[in-house]
Amino acid sequence: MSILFSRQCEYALQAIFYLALKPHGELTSIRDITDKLEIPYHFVAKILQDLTRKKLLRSHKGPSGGFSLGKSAKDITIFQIVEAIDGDGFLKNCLFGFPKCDSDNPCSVHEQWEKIREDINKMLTSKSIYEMTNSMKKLQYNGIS
Amino acid sequence: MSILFSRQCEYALQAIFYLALKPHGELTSIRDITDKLEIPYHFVAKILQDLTRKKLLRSHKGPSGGFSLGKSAKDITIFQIVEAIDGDGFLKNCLFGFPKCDSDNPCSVHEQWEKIREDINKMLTSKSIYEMTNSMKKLQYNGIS
DNA sequence: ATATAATCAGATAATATTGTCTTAAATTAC
DNA sequence: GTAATTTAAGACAATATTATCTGATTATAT
Ligand code: SF4
Ligand code: SF4
Repeated sequence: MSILFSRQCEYALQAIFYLALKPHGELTSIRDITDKLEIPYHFVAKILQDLTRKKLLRSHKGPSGGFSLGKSAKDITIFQIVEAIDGDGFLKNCLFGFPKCDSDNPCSVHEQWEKIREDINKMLTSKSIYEMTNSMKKLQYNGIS
Repeated sequence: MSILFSRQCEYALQAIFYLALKPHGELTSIRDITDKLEIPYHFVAKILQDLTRKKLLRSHKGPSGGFSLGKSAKDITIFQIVEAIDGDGFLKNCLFGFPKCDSDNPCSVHEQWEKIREDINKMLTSKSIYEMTNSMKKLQYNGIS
């Protein structure tokens, strides 16, 4: 089971990381992405379409077509991707799923959890895709060479 | 969508909190629990059976039967419930779902995430059900009075 | 023209969630 | 002590959600 992010969102991030590893402006096909990352083609195709509509990616049809980042990797945060796919509910909702708790009169963990999700938020908004891929560059995370 | 914990796990925690609010030893029926918390009867029934098998709850059939905590609320941590239902994968797996990343040569967020899940772990293991319900006692989290 | 690759609609599969109904155990009323 | 009643246990079906696949169509480069 996935933690924090949905499967879709995980694939989105993996794909974006992979895209950002490529030379700037170079187009990368879905097939390339999904083969290397070993993730399902059509599922990813939909996700990338979605991200394209939301201007986070650009797409190009035809031979030697594919996807590239919609803007500089330095200007895309992890959070932007997550928000586009999963929304930001994971930073707002009750940890225990109580739908009606408005968190005045907070429970014993609310404050701690608040702090933690603040940290999560900080982590996701402070790291750009550029920084991420920099640290991944020469490594194999899933056969990425 | 649920965050961090599965729906099952959320219900388990809600039910346990509710049980712990009752006087020690008193039996509470599934119907009582699910009516008050407004959560599905049969789904919860299964979860409680599961927790009973794992000795976190005790059950009693027949009229005035029901469930009670398997041990003192002070001796049950949130983590024990979560572990029983969801396991501990959420503290171990890669945030991005990379199945083959062994995290030597960690990526740019790995350390931060490590720290955060350490905090999560601390939060879940340090809070007993007793402390939780103490802070909830006079509040309505979902119609609980 | 032809091949490539994204787009899109839709079916299918897998999983998670919820519901129906029967059975078994325990209590209470008689 | 037997019957009626209450409640958990359990098998199984139905639904919802998420994930994946099939097969077309459309755009574009050569
Ligand atoms: S106070 Fe506790 S129960 Fe209420 S929203 Fe915060 S974590 Fe959830
Ligand atoms: S180093 Fe990064 S990619 Fe690897 S397990 Fe840690 S978070 Fe995941």
